[in-house]
Amino acid sequence: MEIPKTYDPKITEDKWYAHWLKNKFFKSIPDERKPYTIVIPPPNVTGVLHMGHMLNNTIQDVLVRMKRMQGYNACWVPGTDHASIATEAKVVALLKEKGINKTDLSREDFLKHAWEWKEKYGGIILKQLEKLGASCDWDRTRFTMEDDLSAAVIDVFIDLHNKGQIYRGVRMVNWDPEGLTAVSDEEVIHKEVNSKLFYVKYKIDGTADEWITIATTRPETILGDTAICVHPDDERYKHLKDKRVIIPMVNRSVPIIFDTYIDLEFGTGALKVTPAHDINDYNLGVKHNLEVIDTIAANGKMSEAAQFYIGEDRFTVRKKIVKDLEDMGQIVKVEDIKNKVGYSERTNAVIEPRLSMQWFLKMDTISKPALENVLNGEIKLIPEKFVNTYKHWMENVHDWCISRQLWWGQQIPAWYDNKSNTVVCRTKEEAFEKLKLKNSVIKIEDIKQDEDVLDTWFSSWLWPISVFDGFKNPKGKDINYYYPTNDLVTGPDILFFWIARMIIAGYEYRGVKPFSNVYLTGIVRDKQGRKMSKQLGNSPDPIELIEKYGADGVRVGMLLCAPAGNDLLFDESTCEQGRNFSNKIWNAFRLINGWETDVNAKQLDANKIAIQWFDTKFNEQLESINDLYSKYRMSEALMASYKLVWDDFCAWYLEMIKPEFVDGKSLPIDKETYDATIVFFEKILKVLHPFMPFITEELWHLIKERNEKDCIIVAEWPKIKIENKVILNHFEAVMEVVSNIRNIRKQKNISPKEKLQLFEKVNQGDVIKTYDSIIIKLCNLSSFDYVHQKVNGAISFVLKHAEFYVPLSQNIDLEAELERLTKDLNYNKGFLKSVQSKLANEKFVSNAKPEMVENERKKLADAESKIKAIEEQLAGLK
RNA sequence: GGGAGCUUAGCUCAGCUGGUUCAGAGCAUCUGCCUUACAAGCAGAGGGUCACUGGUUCGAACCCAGUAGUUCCCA
Repeated sequence: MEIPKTYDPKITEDKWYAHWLKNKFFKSIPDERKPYTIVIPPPNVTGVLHMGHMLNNTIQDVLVRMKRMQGYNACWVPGTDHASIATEAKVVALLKEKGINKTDLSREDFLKHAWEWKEKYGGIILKQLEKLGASCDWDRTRFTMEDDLSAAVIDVFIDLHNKGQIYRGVRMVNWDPEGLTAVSDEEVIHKEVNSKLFYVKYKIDGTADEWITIATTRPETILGDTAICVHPDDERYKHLKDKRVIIPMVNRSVPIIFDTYIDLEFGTGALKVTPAHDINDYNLGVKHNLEVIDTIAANGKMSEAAQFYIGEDRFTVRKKIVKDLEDMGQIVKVEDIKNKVGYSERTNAVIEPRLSMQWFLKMDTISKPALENVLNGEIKLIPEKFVNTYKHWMENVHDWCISRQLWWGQQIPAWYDNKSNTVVCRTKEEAFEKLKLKNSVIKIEDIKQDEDVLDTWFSSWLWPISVFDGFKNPKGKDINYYYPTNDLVTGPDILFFWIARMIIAGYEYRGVKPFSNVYLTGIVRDKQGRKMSKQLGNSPDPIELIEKYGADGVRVGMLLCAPAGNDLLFDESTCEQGRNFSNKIWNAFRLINGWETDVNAKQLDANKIAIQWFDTKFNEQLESINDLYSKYRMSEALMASYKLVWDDFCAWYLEMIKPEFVDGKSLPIDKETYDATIVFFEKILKVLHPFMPFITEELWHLIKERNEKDCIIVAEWPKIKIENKVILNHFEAVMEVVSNIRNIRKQKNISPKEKLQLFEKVNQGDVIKTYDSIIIKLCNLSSFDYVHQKVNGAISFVLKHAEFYVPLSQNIDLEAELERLTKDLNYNKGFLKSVQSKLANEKFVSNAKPEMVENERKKLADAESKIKAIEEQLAGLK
């Protein structure tokens, strides 16, 4: 069979994915093995795969595959999130294209459209994950708005309400005028923008021409002012005690209040107070019992209460009112400043602080265990630096606004009668029974359910419990077996949104953590360091990348540039490197596959040694790879595997055992060496499998006849053998000889085909001839002999233990040799000097650890003998 | 405004308990090779004041203080 020179992912990926599915290798059911569990951070149901998903799902798959091979019952639960505000926004936009306004639809009709949309686009992202090779147990796929999960959300709401943890009240919330809903503090993104600071003068009430000047960035809110506030210690305004001022345009008289909240330095030291449209002003209003005039409606346009500009947008009004005030002569000056403005995470609209009736979850007590157990290490955040951020947030946590003025989501199970009685329960019938106790004449038709839905995170915070039916069936087999889960892999941007809240819910509802380790990936940025986003159009399409480089190539590329916890600057070239690596492995297979074996051939000494060496090397590297995995240093584990394969296996081992080529044909290889090589190849495929599932599965089946079930995905992870590592040290010396001779070839322009002679003069230690055959082969030598005297007319080099001579057919360049040896001599003399001065330092000798001093003495001796050898050679040349 | 982190080769990053001439890896670059598995390859080479300034120490990329730049979080 002709095997192509390059690896083609297209013919393997779909084939093996289907094969794995068919054989149910991803499927997990509780058994006697230890579980290893990951729940996927559920992507937005209508979303498409982006680079961030690529990164964290690759990491999850690597972990799951490795644990599966290590004998754990590995279970990776996939699913999607209903993402209320984002999805609703998309549905609204889609309807608008069709000429339908949301406001013209009933709740039921709208939800019908939304479900249609979900059915149509809901599966895309999960299908894309399959392309990546994700080994999720697809039979367990969940959706945060499916019946069981919604029921859990409602139960939790009712339970927390009964416990007194949920309350309803009028509070200042972050209002998204685009999405027409409240959003939580976490959903507001503060950005620094260039603004103008307007200095506006207000007339003191009862005076002819006495004024006070305030500074504001939001003049459109002037119409809602109900006070002016100054600092009690401010000399400039002491005389204004008990005075009132006139609000421009509306001509309302409002008090001047005094409060230490005021920053004397900012603006004029006088603040206009608009309790309806600023959180700080609101707090001042509460404290000083001020009137609240809500001048901006839910859609960001001026309300009736504003009296002017009614129905016009707040930003249009900002310009207009400035002009009008200018005409009235009340603008004193305008300054450019930078300030922070809050934007909605979902719609990017400027957030309007707004008073409204919302539901809140008290966070102070419920969050305690979640803080404690991260601080004491029961739950590990990786990298650790996030513990600080987490701690800070948890210690300053605010009550969580959980109601959203949307339809797509779980409707709040609160019921009202016509006399403002409220009950919280599952059904209207229950509500009727309960309300009857408060209002005996009530009719069931008079009962109305709260219009709002719950924040999406109020369902996803239950995810690790609800995907195992932990609410429906708290003593169930699944929840008992899989919970707490092991690792959670996600981005730090949702540390508070999601991770913290899952931990809270875990302790509240299971009394146990939801997961043991949280691996926080970096954020994927482009080469210029910008976050990849749709708006910027700087994100490559992951599916296109997979087509170009293969899923294995992209997985490797992704991880190569992903140091734990740091943002990663993604560059397509690392995917190319990944693809090249696939090809390297492919060709290693082609080489081995092309060998003929000879059962009668005697095993060469060189091969025997090579096998011993690689066996030891493999174990050493495996140990290190296992260790890196345990520390979640994924990119380093990958790099160690990469070097093990490329350098140790391909560049050294295969070169050492490669049969000689005679008359255009490779000689047969002895059976023993061949078999050992196959075993090694299987081992390295196993180590690579978590990173590169497709090519390793393909080669696993090409290297040996296997039955359908014998797949690498379920093969056993290699075990560590204890080996004598002395051979590794010996090999260091062998490699040094080899690289010196290659260097000579390069410098002297000698073809690798030309055979050379090599002589060794041993200076110290025993003569070890074990490796001679290897050196002969790797250096293409005609002979390798030991001598007692230096060889004249030869190029030489000096290693720690010996001197080497390579006679050349061409004349040696005396000048060049002198220069080279002198350079080497100087280097060693410098080294010697530094060691000598260290040893001459009495404080070093008396304070440093004895091993340290001993080591220095040894270095001294080595350097001295080496210098002696070089000097002799130099003398010989002259 | 408050807090946390980062700064090591052209790029992306390792460097653990201060100790080997400790300054490293991968990529990129340069040079030479279509050598018989792989040019998506092989062989070789160059490249850094470890941000800066002080301090502690026999010894500092590493510990401490300050400065600058930068990123993130919170308000």
